[in-house]
Amino acid sequence: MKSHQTTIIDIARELKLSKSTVSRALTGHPNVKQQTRVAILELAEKMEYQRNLMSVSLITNKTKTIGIIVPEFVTSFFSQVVIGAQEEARKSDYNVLISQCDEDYNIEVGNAQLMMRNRVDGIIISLTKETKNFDHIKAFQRRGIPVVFFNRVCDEIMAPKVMVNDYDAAFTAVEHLIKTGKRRIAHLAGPPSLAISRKRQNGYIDALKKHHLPVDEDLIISYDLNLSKVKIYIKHFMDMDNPPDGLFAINDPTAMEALQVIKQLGKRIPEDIGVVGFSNDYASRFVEPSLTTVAVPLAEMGRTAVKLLMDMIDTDPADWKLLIKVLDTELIIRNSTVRDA
Amino acid sequence: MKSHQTTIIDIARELKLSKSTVSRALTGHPNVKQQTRVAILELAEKMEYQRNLMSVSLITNKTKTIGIIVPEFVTSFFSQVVIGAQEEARKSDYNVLISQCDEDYNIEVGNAQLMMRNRVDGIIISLTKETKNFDHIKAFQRRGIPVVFFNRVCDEIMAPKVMVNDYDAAFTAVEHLIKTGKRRIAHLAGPPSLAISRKRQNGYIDALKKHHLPVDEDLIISYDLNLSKVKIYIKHFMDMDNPPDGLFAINDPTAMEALQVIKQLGKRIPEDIGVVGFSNDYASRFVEPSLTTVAVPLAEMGRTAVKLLMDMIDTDPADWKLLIKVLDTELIIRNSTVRDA
DNA sequence: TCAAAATATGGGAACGTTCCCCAAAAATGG
DNA sequence: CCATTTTTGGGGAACGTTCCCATATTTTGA
Repeated sequence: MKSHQTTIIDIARELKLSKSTVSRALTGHPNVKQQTRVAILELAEKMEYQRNLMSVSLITNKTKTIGIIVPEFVTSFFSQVVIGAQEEARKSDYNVLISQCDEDYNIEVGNAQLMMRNRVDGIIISLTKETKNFDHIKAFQRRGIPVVFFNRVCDEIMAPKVMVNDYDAAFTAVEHLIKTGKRRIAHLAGPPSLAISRKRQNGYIDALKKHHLPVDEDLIISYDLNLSKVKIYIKHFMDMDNPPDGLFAINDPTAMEALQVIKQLGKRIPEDIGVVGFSNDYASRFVEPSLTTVAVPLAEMGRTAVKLLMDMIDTDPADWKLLIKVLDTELIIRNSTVRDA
Repeated sequence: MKSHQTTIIDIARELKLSKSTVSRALTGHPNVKQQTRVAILELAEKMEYQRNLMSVSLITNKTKTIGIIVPEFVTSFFSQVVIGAQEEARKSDYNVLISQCDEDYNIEVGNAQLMMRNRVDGIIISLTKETKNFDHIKAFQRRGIPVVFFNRVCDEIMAPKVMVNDYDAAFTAVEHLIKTGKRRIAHLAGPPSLAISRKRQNGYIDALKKHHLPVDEDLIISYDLNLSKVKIYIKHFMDMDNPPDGLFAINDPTAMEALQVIKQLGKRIPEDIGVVGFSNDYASRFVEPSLTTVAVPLAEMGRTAVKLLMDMIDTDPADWKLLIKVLDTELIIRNSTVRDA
């Protein structure tokens, strides 16, 4: 039982005016006498009037809301992106409907439909690692609702995308390992379904090639990002007759988990094996040894995605420019590759 | 320029039926012939009909949306709570509007008003560390919109609250330090504006008293949770003529920052000083030494808060029960207090 | 067979706004 | 002072639903 909320009709009745006049005063329309306007504004304040956005959006066909769909909130990665996205949306006076789906494809689809029913003006999205069918995204485009991808993008769909220079960053990271004297560098890769996994892996391979190091398939393992499996893979690597002396991990959580396992096995980092992660997770500077990693401008990624989206909203779909923004990363060298970095 | 979205009128026209019948079929009302219903459902599917929730909520005065207001997303604390809250909301087919305000009071107020304008059916909230005026929360209650507090609650407002046994947990944590032989235990406390800070501090004090240890005011520092200041305080502690041999920190980020500083100062942990945190942050098991901390059931806190909120929605405000749920915590002993724990 | 009951459909008000169009009032100007 | 313009305010449709009431159709049963 909600109690009654003040409407413009309540205000109109009280002041013996029509709802049209009240509406005009409240929306700042010029054609209303100063005196009337003040009276309306004051009464509205007094009655704690809050415009009902449901009816506004019903009539304007705009909700001033954008949706943000991310695959998970467990690591700090996407939360940081959300911070930037929210900040940017606020600037344009937009609100934000956020959903995370625990890397579950079906929940992602459900969330997307929910946002559609809520008539968001646009969405920014980073896909689940298991998303291979994109109908739920295409549905937005068919309705002319703008979509911007970030980080985990989709090649199949024409839409603006914000990502980082995964290939270059991986290349640089692996080259850094090589420069510290490592010759057998393993790669714990992400699922091939994700473009970022493939790009980072290519960067890894090409760095090895540039330095005339063999690319050993046995040293590349693609996994599903389920951290509990890291232990198995690391043990497998270290049990080899000729174990790797370097490790490039798809992301920081993986790398940090690997550090633990390697230490348990009694190996020294970075002497026995140097480790590099990706994303500069909040925790990466706290671990021991502190983790060398690729810093990704997360908040900026969120801001950029929202900016692109804002450009599309209110623009005719025919005029949408399908920009691909590639953000720069920075290799942060810490103790997992260089003792006393 | 959004393209047209299918409405029940489109479907009605196509099938030469009235919108009433279409509405009934779509909402599952029994009084529709099977054959008609099937035709409507099929066409709706084909035309990609998505019910416009704006108009539904306009008429039902329900939005099936709840608001979640948290103070920050930088640490993983609140993200974890949000995961649980979202999961529970989904069960009742509710969506969530999330906002984080970077510990900024003004943004918190703005977000609250935004949610009001969006006519959320209820909110769960954890306050900013600087929130001392609660008008923006009371505004919800005046309108009969249910509010549930979690973690950072407000004593001044009558509302259900979900928290953890901060006092007991702090008591246990400090007692654990004492049992490991520590006698001069410092406390890096949170701002006194937060009830959790006061409760944890009281737990700390009473644990000392129980074991007949002096409560030294110089060993208690309240700070504003701005991590960059931890270094100063820790140095101050360690520079004392009689430095502490134990540290109880208000939360894990503080404790982890402290670990870094202590190590830089060349002190051994836990031999020279044992450290305990609070919240079992995602990173706390990765740090070196791994951090002894109080595990807080974060997702459960979110779930519980939403459950309480759901009980209130659809209940007459007069019948609201002002439950205070206190969740249990668990002390997780790691290497920052016990070598080789 | 025919009334009563059950089932199926349509019509239209309502939700709280915005906005167009029109009318009344006030201001302007010759 | 009156006609014209400008300012100010009102009336009502529209947005996409739901839901009540009324009507049409079918089924039931004695």
